[in-house]
Amino acid sequence: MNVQDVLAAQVKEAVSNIFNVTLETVEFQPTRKDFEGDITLVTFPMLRQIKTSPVKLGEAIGDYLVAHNQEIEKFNVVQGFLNIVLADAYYLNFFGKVKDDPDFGKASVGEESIMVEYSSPNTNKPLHLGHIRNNLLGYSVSEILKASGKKVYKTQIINDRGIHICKSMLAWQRFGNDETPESTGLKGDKLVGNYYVKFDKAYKEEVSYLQAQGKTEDEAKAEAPILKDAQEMLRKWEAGDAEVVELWKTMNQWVYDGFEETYAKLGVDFDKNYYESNTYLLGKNVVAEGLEKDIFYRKDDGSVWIDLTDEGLDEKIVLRSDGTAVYMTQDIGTAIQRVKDYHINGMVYTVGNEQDYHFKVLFLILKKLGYEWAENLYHLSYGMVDLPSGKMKSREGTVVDADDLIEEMTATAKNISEELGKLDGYSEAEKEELYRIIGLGALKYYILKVDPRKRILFNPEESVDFQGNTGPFIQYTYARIQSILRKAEFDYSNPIFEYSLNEKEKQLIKQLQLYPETVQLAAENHSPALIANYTYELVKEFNSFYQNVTILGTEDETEKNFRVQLSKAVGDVIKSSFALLGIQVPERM
RNA sequence: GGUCGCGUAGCUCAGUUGGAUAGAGCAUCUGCCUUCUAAGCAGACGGUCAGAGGUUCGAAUCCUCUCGCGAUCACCA
Repeated sequence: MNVQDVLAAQVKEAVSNIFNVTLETVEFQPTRKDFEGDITLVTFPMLRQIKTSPVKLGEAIGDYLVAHNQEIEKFNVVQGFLNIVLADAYYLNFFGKVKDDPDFGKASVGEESIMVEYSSPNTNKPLHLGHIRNNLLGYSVSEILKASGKKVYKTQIINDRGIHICKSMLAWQRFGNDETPESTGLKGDKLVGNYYVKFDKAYKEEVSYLQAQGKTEDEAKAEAPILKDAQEMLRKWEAGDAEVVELWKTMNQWVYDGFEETYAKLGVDFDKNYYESNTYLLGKNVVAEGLEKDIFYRKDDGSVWIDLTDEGLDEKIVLRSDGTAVYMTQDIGTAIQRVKDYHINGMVYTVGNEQDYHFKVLFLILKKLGYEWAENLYHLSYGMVDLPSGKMKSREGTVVDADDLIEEMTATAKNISEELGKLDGYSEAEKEELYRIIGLGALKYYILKVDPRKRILFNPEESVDFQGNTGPFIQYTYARIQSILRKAEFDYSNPIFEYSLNEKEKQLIKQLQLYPETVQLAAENHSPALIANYTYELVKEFNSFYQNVTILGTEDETEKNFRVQLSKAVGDVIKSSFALLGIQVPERM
């Protein structure tokens, strides 16, 4: 039971004793910094039930609380706000309990398990900045959900089939000269991506040639021989043609290897991969089932639909007239498959907001089909990452490549670090590792601190900041704390219960106190931004403490011990909360 | 056109069951390194919370309308 609950009960008791009124709700909020106090009772809502002035009411409740609760030191009333000052003992008691708890902030693991899907790339395009946002969000939300007490499985579905794959394969056959990642030194995803571009170029040439021959644009686009060949290749793939399947496997493997490299650099991982080549047939039997239950209906041409007009949506196709699956069919089938595979009771889909409508429909269909877990589906929808020039378009070469960006961030971190020159005694390897941690920290924090729903405008000209509300700022504070701990060569492990807190110390403990509820809130809202902002506040508070009080230099032993303990606890929380964002913290920088 | 999302300082963003004088960072300007890491601290400057109504003791937050930006409305994925 936290203070707020205790106080709420006592406030009700007070009002009942003094005014003979039973309160329904008691509303608290943290006291604003401009006023003295730790927690504030808002008395306005009570005035409906109690006929008196807000000030008199506040005074009366305040007097009662001070008389009946030892942890309350004093109070003051401003307008309808009763500001309560808690005794140091209360804070010391809390701090003593959590300072060495390695799981502080995290809930114990419960029954609920959930699958988080993210990344889900195409195999013909290298990962870009948009994927980075997706990956960081998906990974971080997974970690946050784990910390909130859920069992989490991370997954990606790899789009490894369809005409687009055949385009890259065909171009490689035609123009590839048996190039491989080994022979060229290119990452596999980049190599295959290049052939996708080559296909597009050849295709466009053929189209303009045909148009010059007098064909209309539509005719030319449909009749270009290279496209026909790609379609033929898809037919062969679907028929299981040995040669085509072999090439498909080889080239896909190149891409997977390339992706793995990028994932490893980014620090994200998956518990399970699903491949569309395995799942694209799923869902058809469910459509049959839905037809029987009259959830779906068949049109004259044989196609199957669901009518969602009652829900304010449209009609949506779930099976083509030729009996083949559409995207929706596959997603229905895959969802059901995942529940079978992992016995999960919910799912999170990390997919851009251009698919808001699709997921609305998907979830609705699954609910109508009667799956109880359909209530626990969440579309983690996020805004696009735009460049100053507008949308990223791979065909126009205006994409920010994921590998390049990571490289650039690392290089910037290196420049700054070398300029500051604080790394004497570090080996080259240690330095490189540190630059990577800082560069990635800057990038990840920059992206995760923003509310997922909002669009991000990314300007490659103005590189990501390393000062102010940034990843490196927070990492720096952590490194500072570690420096203090290295120098604190004495035993500071004993809890302290007799101590007079100064304002900075008290603020810090208050901020630490907020960590567990922040984790829960971030989990409920699927929002890493809440964790990022919390950590920033904590770090700002610590830096102010650090610059305004002496830690190791004080005469008073208790004071010195307490301040070291406090610094350590803050460092632990920084490390813990940054882990939820997928960001590492350095011992020095 | 229908639906959904967004609009807060010059720029990037916080502001979560409606609470006190709307907060940070960047940029600009002042101070602070012979004491624990100055990627820091202390301060100044900067606001019609897109606009108009409404609900409320109280609105950036809830409701309605208007404007602006974006997404979406395929037998594509």
